[in-house]
Amino acid sequence: MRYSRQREALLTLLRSTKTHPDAEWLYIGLRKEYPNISLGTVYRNLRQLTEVGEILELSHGSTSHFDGDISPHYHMICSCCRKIYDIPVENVSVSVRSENGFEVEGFSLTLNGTCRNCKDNI
Amino acid sequence: MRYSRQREALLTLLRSTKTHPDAEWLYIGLRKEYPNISLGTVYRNLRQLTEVGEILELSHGSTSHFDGDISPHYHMICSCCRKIYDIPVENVSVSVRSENGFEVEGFSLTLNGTCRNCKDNI
DNA sequence: AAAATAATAGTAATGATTACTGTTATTAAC
DNA sequence: GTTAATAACAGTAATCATTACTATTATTTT
Repeated sequence: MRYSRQREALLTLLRSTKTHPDAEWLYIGLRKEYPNISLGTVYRNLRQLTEVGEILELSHGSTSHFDGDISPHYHMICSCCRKIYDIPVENVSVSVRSENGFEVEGFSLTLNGTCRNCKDNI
Repeated sequence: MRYSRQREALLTLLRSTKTHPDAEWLYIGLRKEYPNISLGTVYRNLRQLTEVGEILELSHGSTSHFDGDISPHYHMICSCCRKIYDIPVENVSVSVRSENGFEVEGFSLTLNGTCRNCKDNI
């Protein structure tokens, strides 16, 4: 994988936010610095960075969201506003008894519920 | 929600399998009994049944898969063949310390790894 | 500096899903 | 049991997210 300014800017932007954005959000953000950047470039780089494990793809619902933080943590999705929040590993304990024949390489835990913000605004 | 033969057949078909099928698979299966059934009908009913909580929608990757079993259990996705397997709750223990302000309504745990079948065939 | 080729911008194509429309089936009221 | 009201249907067109294609540009190697 050869260096490119666009990929570097994408990675910087993704790592600068905790909002777990989708491709469109990143595209709009990148256009401030690169007005001619192509949406295809955003998708291609997101795919490549996901493949090499530099970022994480979260698929809940119809559009993929991405996480620049690849340290172990979990997610909580608000069923009201659909925002994705991080949950630190310390707040969760998961133990899985060996499944017959499955070689477990990892797991993801996603809580669903209602966030503080949505509860307050109802 | 008014009764319909097509929805009934969809529900029966979905509940008869452990394969967590997608809309296309269900569509092809239903055409044996209803050769003229529309793919739109399959999607509409899947959405409705998901909304009322009679089935579960699993979104990993680009296409939605559905689960007719709504009893508590978890899933394991093989990173090789992409098949989705069930994991009984007895094999997993999850505890979540209260997140500040989040009202946790439920959670989903998905293991990823390699299934017995894929390991054997390599 | 020149050659080789990844990565790009721009656009067309794809695949999953939803929306639309005129017709049919189910339910409720008589 | 007929009729009226309308949810659900089949068939098709449209939408949305994502990927593929192509000629050009940027990065790396020599």
